[in-house]
Amino acid sequence: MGSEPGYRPVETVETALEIVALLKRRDRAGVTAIADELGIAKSTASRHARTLEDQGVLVREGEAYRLGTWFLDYGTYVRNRQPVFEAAKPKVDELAAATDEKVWCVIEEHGVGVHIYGAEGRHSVRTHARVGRRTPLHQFAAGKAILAHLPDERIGTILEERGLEAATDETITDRSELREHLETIRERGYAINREESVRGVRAVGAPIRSDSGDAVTAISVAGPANRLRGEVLTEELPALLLGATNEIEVNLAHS
Amino acid sequence: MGSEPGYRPVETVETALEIVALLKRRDRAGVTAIADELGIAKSTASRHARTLEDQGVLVREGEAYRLGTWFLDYGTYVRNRQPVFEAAKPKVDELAAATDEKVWCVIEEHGVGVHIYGAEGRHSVRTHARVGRRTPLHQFAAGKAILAHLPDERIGTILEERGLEAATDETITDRSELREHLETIRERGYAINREESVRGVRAVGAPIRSDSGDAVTAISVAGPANRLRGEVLTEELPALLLGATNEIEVNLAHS
DNA sequence: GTGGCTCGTTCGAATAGCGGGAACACATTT
DNA sequence: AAATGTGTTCCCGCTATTCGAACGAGCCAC
Repeated sequence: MGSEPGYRPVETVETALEIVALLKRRDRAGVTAIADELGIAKSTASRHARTLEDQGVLVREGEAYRLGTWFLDYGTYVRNRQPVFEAAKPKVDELAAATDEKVWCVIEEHGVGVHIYGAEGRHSVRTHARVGRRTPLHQFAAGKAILAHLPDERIGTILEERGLEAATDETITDRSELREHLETIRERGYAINREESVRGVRAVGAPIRSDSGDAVTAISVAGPANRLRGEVLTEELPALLLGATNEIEVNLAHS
Repeated sequence: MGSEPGYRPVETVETALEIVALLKRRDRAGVTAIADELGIAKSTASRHARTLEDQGVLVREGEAYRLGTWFLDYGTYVRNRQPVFEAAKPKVDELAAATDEKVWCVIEEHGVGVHIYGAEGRHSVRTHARVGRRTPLHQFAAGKAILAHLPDERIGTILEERGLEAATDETITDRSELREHLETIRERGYAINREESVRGVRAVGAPIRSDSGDAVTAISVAGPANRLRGEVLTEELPALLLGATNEIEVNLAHS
């Protein structure tokens, strides 16, 4: 079930990206460390690192290289170019202020959920989530909300390629159970995450749909299980969320 | 005054980065457009683009490629790894709330200033600044604050390599004038930007120094010229800023 | 002071693989 | 049905990448 290229990838670019990925794992590394860990010659590692430095991608500190703010520049560019971001940001901020919980805006890319913006409420829980973070769609509220509103064939492809890895013992890992669950989400219009991604954390997520009815974006409110229960979880928050996503959809259609 | 490699850069990586840079300029482009604009063969452009897509860097939408949230992931990683970010963020937020103006945290990299975090006040001016944005150090308050507190030889190198490009007609473009100006900043401990980067916008910036006395970070408060004048500009804001940077420096030393 | 260790850089040579162009498949248009 | 547009595939030639070894610069210990 691995990946089958089929075409001829540019291997030199792949090694460059391996260096970048390595520097994300190790934070900083010298030429020797890079060469050792990737199994390439020191001279090759040196040439790559210096090239990436000259291009502004890497920064050298003495004898070590680390990732530079080049990524920050491109990262914010990418976020600002998301058409939904500008429309969703103020509403996400509003929701965070109104609920005092953590609110996230999530988009789908390459079959996984990407957190593109988060707003803090006064009592926000601290999860592992972070702007840019990737999470399997089936593991959290916003992801399930997106998944439920994708074209049916797309859902199949994603489940096929990504599988149903568990994050906690509440994560839905059975395919037919997930299918039923998604059907419920479609009927209700929102998704609930009951400690399926992080133990002790629940969330409500609602999709932002385009004219075609598909969703590539969702918004979620996350908080501790003891606050998000009863009618708050099943009535109040869904109502708030659906109001917000509805407004965002309208704003998006008129821009 | 051009760049003299001196070593042998990896040209394949350079073309890959050219594609990425192109997609930042044009937002989205197909294989043919990429090949035409960069003067490479379509097959080469296709292979590069698909490689970058497989690595998660690019996303394809139909027949067009665009930059993916890969950059967002790496970008926030880079920011969170800045030791100063965690310490400065709460203070920047505080300052924005206290002054109701836009507050920026800026670091130096490759001889230019990089905005790594910004907090909005209720009356924030909207400038071209943006997280990740690069600005020549001599053009703005935070940049000048950093520049003034770098090792003397470093200052010379930066001015040599980067020059003194003007942003407005108030920008300091004379080298000896700038040197004197930096001396004043060192004496005062803070820098003032009087419409030197954006017409109608003034700012105050103060450095965050490490134990060695050098600064690689600064914080600034920016606002419209009609609000930032008189004692507000020369007394109140500098005092607030210096208080904040002082606290940040202490927190940094004890971590 | 001097040998040894580690770091990164440089050099030359060999071959892997990058780049280019033409032919291809496919869709949309005229 | 022909024409133009898209991206992809194939193969060949030659460049540019890769490697390994030799080199030079720091640094520490003895």
